[in-house]
Amino acid sequence: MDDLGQADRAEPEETRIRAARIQDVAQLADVSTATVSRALATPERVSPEARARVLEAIAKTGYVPNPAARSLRSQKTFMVLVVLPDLSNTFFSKILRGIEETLFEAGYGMIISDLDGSPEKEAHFAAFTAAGRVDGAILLNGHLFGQSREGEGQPARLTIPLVALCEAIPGADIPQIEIDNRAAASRMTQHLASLGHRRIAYVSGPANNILERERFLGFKDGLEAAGLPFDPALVIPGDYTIEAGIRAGQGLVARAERPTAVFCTSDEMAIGMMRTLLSAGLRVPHDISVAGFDDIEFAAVAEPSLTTIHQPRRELGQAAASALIDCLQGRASPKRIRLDTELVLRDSVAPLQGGA
Amino acid sequence: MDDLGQADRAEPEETRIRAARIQDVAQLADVSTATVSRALATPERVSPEARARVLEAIAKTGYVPNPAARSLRSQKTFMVLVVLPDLSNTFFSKILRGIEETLFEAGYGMIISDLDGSPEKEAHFAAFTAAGRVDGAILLNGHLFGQSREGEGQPARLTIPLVALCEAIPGADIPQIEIDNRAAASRMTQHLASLGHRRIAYVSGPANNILERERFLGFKDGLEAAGLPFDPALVIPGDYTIEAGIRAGQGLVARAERPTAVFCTSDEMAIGMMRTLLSAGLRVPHDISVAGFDDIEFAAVAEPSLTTIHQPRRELGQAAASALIDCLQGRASPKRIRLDTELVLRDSVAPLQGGA
DNA sequence: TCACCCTATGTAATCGATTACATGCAACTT
DNA sequence: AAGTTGCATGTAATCGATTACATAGGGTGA
Repeated sequence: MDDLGQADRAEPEETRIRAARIQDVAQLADVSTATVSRALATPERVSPEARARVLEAIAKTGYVPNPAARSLRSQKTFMVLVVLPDLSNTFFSKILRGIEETLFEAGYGMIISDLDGSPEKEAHFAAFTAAGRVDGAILLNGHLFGQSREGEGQPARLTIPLVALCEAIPGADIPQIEIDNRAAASRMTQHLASLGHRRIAYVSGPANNILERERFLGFKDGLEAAGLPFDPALVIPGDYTIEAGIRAGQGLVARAERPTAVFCTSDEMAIGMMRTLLSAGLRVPHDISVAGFDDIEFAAVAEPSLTTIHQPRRELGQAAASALIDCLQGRASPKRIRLDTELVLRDSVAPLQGGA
Repeated sequence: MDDLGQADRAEPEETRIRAARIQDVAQLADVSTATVSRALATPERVSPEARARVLEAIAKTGYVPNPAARSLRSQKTFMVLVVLPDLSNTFFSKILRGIEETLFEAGYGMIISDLDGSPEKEAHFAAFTAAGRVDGAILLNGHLFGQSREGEGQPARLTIPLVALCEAIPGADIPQIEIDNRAAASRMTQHLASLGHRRIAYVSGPANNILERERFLGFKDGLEAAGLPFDPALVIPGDYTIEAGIRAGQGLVARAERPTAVFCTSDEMAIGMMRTLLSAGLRVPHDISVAGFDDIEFAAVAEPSLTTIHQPRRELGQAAASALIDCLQGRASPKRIRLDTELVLRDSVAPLQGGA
C-alpha cells in the first residue's frame, strides 16, 4: 500500500487537498510565521493591525494548526487518556460524559482505553502515556499502571499528571476524586436496620476491589451502629454485574433461612437479584427488601423501583477532569475531593413484615 | 515554565527524566537513526545482527517512538475519532467496546466525541478531523459533519476515511454498517399480530432520525403483511429515552380505548413504558403487551422480561472498525454491511387475552 | 541630543522520527 | 575482468509549528 506514496507526490493536480500551513497564512497576511503563531497564542503581543490581517488570512485559508507539529515542539498533546475497566458498564458511561464535557471546554480531547482485564492492554497504554501521547490520565481502574519492572536498565519513565476517580489508589500521591463509600454503605445498612430488618445480606463487589473494601467496612459500621451482629454467612460474593446479582439471588432462593433484606453494592446486581427473587415467586419488598448502590438510570424504572445510593456520576467526571486540568496547567489541585451521596428511597425496600 | 528549558539541558543530574530518543538508541546500537527506524518499520530490510542490536538497545533504553514526530513526518496519527450523540446511552457503550477492541488490535487509538446535540462541538470536531488529528472517523450520529460553508475562499478541506454506523447516512459514499431496521421492525410487528393483537401502538424515535424512519416503514410493512390497517392515532412520539417511554405510557394509560400491544422502538422506552403501565395498575403482558428494540442488558432482567429485537452491538462496532481500518490501510472495504438481528421472545409479550 | 528601554516583528534553531537519495560492498552475469 | 544487480546502511532533507534571540523603530528622560 505504501507504493502509492510516489504517485501521490507526483500528481500535480490537486488529487488530495493539502491543508493550509502557517506559512500560507503568513504569506497571505504579509507577516512572518512567528507573528502568525503569536497572533494566536499571545494576541496581546501583536499589533492590532497585524492581528487583524492574520485573522483574516486564517479565515480565508481555513487554517488549523497542525497538532503533530505543535505537539512535537511544545511537548503538549492536549489529549487526556481515560483508563477504565469496562466501557460497556452503565455506571461508567455517565462519568465519561462528565469528563468529556469538562475536557472539551478546556480544549482537551479524550482518548479512551477499555482495559477489559487484559494486562497486555494495560502495558500498552502504560507505554502510550510514557511515549508522551497524552498530557495526563484519569484512572478509573483502581490502580496505577506501568508497574516498574525493576530489572536492569531501568528505562527512563516519563511521568505525567494522573487523577484517580472512584477507586482511590492507596499510597499514590495523586488527586483522588471519590464518594465516601464507607459512609454511604453504612447509611444504607442503618436505613435497612431502622426498618426492622435484622438479617441483612450483603452482596459484595470483586474481592480486592477498593470500592468493595470501603463499602464492606461501611456495611459493618452500619450493623454495629444498629447493634446488629455481623454474620459472615450473609455475605455473598459478587462482582457488580447483573449476572452476579442473578447468581446471588439463586443462592438466596435456595436457602432455608433467608435474610429479610439484601444490600447489593451495585444497582446492576440489585436488579439481577430482584429479577431472580421475583421469578422464584418471592415478593419484593414484601418478602424481602433489596437495596442497590449507584442510582443508575434504570434504578428508578426497575420493578419495583430500587432504593439505592445516588452517586453524582456526571459531577464525579467533571471534578476529575477539572482536577487534572489544574495539574496540567500548573495550578494547584485539591488532593482529595469527596462528593456527597444521597440515599434514594423507592419501592424495593419496605419495613420488615410481621411474619418473616 | 519554559525558562527551565536551558536548565534541563545544562543539568547533568536527571532533574527530569527525558524519554529516550531514536538517537540514543542508534548510538547505543552503533547504527544510524535510519537503521533504527527501519528495524522497527521494515525489519526485513535490516540485517539480523543490526536488528538484534537495535532491539537490545530499545529494551535497554525503554525507547518508544515519539508519536508527534512520527505523525508530523508520516502524516499518520494512528488515531480514530468516534462521533456519537450520547455517550451515556447504554446502547452505544457496547458498540464502543467493539470498536475499541478492534481498533486496539490494529494499533489504533480511539478518541471520543460526545456531540450532545451541540453544533459548536460538531464544528469543533469537524475542524479536528480537518487538522489531521485523526486518520479516520466512525460516525454514529447519522450525518456527516463539517457541512462545507460554501462561501468565498473555500478553505481546503482535508478529507479522511469515514464509516457510518447504525444510522446510515443517505447519499454519502462511505461504508455503512447497519442492521436491517425495516425488516426487524416488520418482523416484530408481525409477531405481535400473529399473537392476535389488532391494535398495536408504535412509540417512535426522534423525528427525522434515520433509524426511526426505517423502523417506522418496517412497522407499516408489518401491519400490511398482517392485513392490519394503519392507524395514525396509535403512533406515539418518542426519542429513545426512558423518559419518553414513561410519557408515552402516561398517554396510553389516560386513553379510553387502549391498544393491546405497544411496540417501543428502543428498550429504554419499553422499560419506561412498562414501568408506567404497571404503576397504573395495568398488567404486562396480561392487559397489554410491550415490545422493545435493541436488546440491551437490562431487557432480560426487566420485570417482566422484555421481548425485543437483538442487535449484535459489539459486532456492529467491530465491523465498523474493521471497515475503517481497511480504508485506512488502502484495502477495499465493503460499502455496506448488514448484520442480522434476532427476535428475542420473553415475557412482556403474550397472546391477546380473550376480553380486551 | 544621546542613551536607554520597550514594543513589534523577523530569522532561524528546534522538537524527533521518517525516508529519498547516495554509497559501499558482495555476488552474480557474460 | 568488467559490468550489473541488489542489499545494508548512512546522510541529510523534511514534516509544521513554536520560540529564543536578534533587530528595527519609536518614545521617554536627562
